[in-house]
Amino acid sequence: MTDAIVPREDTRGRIQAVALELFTEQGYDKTSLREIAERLGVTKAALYYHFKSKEEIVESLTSDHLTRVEALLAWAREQPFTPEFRREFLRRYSADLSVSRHFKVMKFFQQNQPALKDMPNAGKWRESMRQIIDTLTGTEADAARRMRIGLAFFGLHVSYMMLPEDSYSEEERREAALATAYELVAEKS
Amino acid sequence: MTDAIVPREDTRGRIQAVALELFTEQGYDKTSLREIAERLGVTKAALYYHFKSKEEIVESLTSDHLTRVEALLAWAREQPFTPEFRREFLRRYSADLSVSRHFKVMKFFQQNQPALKDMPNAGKWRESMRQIIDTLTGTEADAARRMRIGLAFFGLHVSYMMLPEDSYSEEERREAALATAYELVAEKS
DNA sequence: GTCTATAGAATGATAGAC
DNA sequence: GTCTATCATTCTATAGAC
Repeated sequence: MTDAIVPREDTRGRIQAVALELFTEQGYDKTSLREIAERLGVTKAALYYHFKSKEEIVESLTSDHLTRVEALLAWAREQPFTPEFRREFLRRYSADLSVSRHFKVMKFFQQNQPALKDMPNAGKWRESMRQIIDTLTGTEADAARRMRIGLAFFGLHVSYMMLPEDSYSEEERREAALATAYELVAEKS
Repeated sequence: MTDAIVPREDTRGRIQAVALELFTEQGYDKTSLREIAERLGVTKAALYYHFKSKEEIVESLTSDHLTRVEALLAWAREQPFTPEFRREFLRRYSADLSVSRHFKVMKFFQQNQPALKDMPNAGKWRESMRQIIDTLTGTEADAARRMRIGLAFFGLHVSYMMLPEDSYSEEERREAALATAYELVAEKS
């Protein structure tokens, strides 16, 4: 077996990292490929060797997290619909968010919806969101309960809006969001 | 006194309406002035008679709501910090959202944060958000309580995410969001 | 794998006639 | 108040050399 061909210094990965950084900082539309290339010390054309378009960078950034969410949903389908299940679901989802760049990817998705609207993964993302809320809501779904469930889940992504980054650590935010989510998905009082 | 000069057919207002429509549908960056002008049956240059830039259209769209929010905050400063006050605050804010295009403006703001980041009103908006959460949170603010308060308030803007537009009426969404917000700002159980 | 050079298409904005 | 015409800039993407 011949040696696998390995890029000398994972350029593809560095492009993804820089792109995600700039996309979340400035927004997708306001970030040009020229800017990404410059920060990496290469030219635009080099980016096109690794990704066939700007959109493909986004797709590559999101597919990882999407796969995990789909696996989580598959697991959920085989569980009984109990309060404990709902807490466990949230716990697992929250843990996934903490993996590598998933949280940042979600923040990016969150804040750039119009720009990403027509990309393939955006559709899958919206669909999985809907499924997650359905999964946590169960069948008897009055509007108020659905709101609570949705907010519980949503809070896991947007805790940085309520708990400013300069006053709370990432871990504190994660814990507070999860605790609040637990309360919200509990049985009605 | 001479008669006031009144535009024959409130063109300025029509521009605002069409712009808000397209901005929320497609996003700020993806909506060109050419597109707005075409839908109105005029040319780009005509828009520049009424607004000196694309950004100024956004500013004009948001200043109305901002003024109301600032008035609400001024009122809040003179109230005692009671559970009833917090409910009344949310009730008033929710009512403001139902006025004319305020809800749509907030949805627009919500979904186009990177694009609007550097506009003057965006700063004021962020600041008023912070003040609202502080107002509802009070002084003893542990992270979990701040999360609950933030989510309560946030839910008023994003109920459409949890309650799909094709299954719930606007009024149902408003009521469910407000009911959930009441629960969340109540004293700890 | 990375470069130079450039095509091709929008866009925001302005000048000046009517 | 609205139009025609145009400027200047920026961007995504590609062709082809090394």
